[in-house]
Amino acid sequence: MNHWLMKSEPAECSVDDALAAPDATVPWVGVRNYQARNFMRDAMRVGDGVLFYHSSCAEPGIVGIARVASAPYPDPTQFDPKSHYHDAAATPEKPRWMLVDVQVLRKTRNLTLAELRADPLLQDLVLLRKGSRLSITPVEAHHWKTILKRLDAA
DNA sequence: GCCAACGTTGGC
DNA sequence: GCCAACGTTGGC
Repeated sequence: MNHWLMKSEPAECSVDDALAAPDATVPWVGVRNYQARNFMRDAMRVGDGVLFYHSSCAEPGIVGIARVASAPYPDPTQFDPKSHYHDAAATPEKPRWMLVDVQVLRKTRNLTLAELRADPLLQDLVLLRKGSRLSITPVEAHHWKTILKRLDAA
């Protein structure tokens, strides 16, 4: 099983928004970066662990534990001319953007970006790499373990 | 609002 | 295929 960290802007879809959805499950719409798309399309499997991360907000950090809840399928927003995520080059026959559903398993305290950075065991977490902007990053097993421990210890 | 660090686009 | 210009991300 693989592990992932997935960023969401709380103004768009917070962990509370996701929890309020049916089955606490939301389609991860709006990813428009090929590397992040490829993770969802090619590497994720149902049941993979996901760290739900809030970005572009006052206190960025990990705010929930989730799981990959579907196989990849086309992001419907790419076909919607009214959507902010519309992509004129995409057609249902030739979709460009794929996503998975993400199911929140539990909300956690906010394990902040500052705390992550300060943790000696998390120095090489992909999220923390210099210049890293990817909205979806892989999380190594030992990082996952450390983060779960930190989340429980508060 | 700033800006570093990337990613994408398009002319050549 | 190069690379300059431009756009985006996202913390601060």
